[in-house]
Amino acid sequence: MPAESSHPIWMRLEAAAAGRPPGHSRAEITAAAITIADREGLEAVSMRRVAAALGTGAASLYRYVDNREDLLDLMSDAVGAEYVYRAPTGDWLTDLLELGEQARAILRRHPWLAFLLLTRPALGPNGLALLEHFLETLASHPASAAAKIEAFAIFSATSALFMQNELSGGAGRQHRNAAYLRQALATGSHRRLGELLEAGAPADPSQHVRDPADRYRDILARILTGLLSPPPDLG
Amino acid sequence: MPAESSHPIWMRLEAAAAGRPPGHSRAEITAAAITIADREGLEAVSMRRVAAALGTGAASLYRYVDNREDLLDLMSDAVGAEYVYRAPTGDWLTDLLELGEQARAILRRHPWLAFLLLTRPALGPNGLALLEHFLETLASHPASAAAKIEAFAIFSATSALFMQNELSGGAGRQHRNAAYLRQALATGSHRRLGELLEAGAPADPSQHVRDPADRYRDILARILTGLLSPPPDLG
DNA sequence: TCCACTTCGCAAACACTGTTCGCAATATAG
DNA sequence: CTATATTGCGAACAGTGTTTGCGAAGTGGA
Repeated sequence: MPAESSHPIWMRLEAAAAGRPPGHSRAEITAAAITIADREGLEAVSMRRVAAALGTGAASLYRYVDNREDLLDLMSDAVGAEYVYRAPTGDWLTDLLELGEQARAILRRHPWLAFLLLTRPALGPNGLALLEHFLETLASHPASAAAKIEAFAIFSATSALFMQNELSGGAGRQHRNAAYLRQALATGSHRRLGELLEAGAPADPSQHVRDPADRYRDILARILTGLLSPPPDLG
Repeated sequence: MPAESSHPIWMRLEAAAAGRPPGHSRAEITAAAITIADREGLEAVSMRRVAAALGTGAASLYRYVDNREDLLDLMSDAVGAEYVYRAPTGDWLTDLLELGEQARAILRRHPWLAFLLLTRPALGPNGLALLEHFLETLASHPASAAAKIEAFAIFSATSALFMQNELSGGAGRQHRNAAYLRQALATGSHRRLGELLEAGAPADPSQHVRDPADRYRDILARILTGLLSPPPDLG
């Protein structure tokens, strides 16, 4: 019996009380998977490959994990242990931006993480600790509970999104998109886009290309202040 | 020769000038793939499956598309044709929120779209048209070109993210995460989280559960105003 | 000490997947 | 009518996640 489904992996006991003791552990398997993913990307993390890295057979992994998706959840949460939580300074925005800086660093160390955060947000022990710290930072902020939790979700997603574009997906993809953009502009349609790129392309001193780290910080600041402020008035 | 790589699929000619004329078209293949994805999800879109829907063999598809990823890009851009662009009213936020409403509708019609938008943002003809309209709406807005394009990217991503959580990924996933959250709170740690959920859970009349459509609209409005306003002052 | 009992390890098999190859069929241009 | 160019596609290749079945390896109780 492969443990009750519909429960996240963190709610299923790791080791059994009786019987032959396991030769590995979830932590060990997760670490092996992370090593592979760091070096060769997420798609290299196959059950056979991870098992081989541990010197065992693929089928053995299913004693520790229900399926590959469980393993991905474990990886996603595991790197959350790399956060270092400092006591809040009193200025929540500054503190959250510092947290964002750490997120950026972690996402850079593990280029596969952005994909997992965007496609299967999982809440494991480390994710919970991060959320708790996020809320601690906002403890005296007047926003509603729902708003704070939404802010957390968007904080994660924004970081992931930004780093995904800056990293692997970016290099090839971005300049292929740019190639098509140029061709499309050459046809004369897309007036506004043409205007904008013409105005931006020349060496406008006030419009110099910014450091990605600065752009990330600026966008994160804008989004967080937008989310955690009095509601905008709409019709 | 499979056409020059490093170019997006929209820059590669579809039909050849000479030789036996093709029996299908990219549009036809894309439509078949979308039908399958709408009914059975993205993972059901295999080359064999799409080919079978067209009454042909899997290998034939490679005459129209370099690989499966190309097909996904085509799908992603194709549904962009469902947007209906109205002339700007003069209030850019209202107009962009209306665009967001359309995005929401499209994402609901095609539950697989969120995943593609988040993981492989592609800029095809329809994506370009959307971007052009987005910029047209912001034509008289004083923000920089870079800021407007960033706003567009985040507009797409936010819509996708929100709808992904509301749709497929949500049902099972959300209540599994919730199950773990409850268990974790029962241990006594996670002080802030506990406080927040206690305060929010009782039938607080001012804090009633909002319609997802309203939440989406509110979040989108906050993010867009945050991104397209004078910069917040930081240290 | 022995033995049921429980769990682990894992080779082999299954049902898939994306993609390539090679060749026959089919159209067009000259 | 003849090159020539392109399409259609069965078959094969190298992988994938996962299940099954059974032997090996420990543990708790008698």
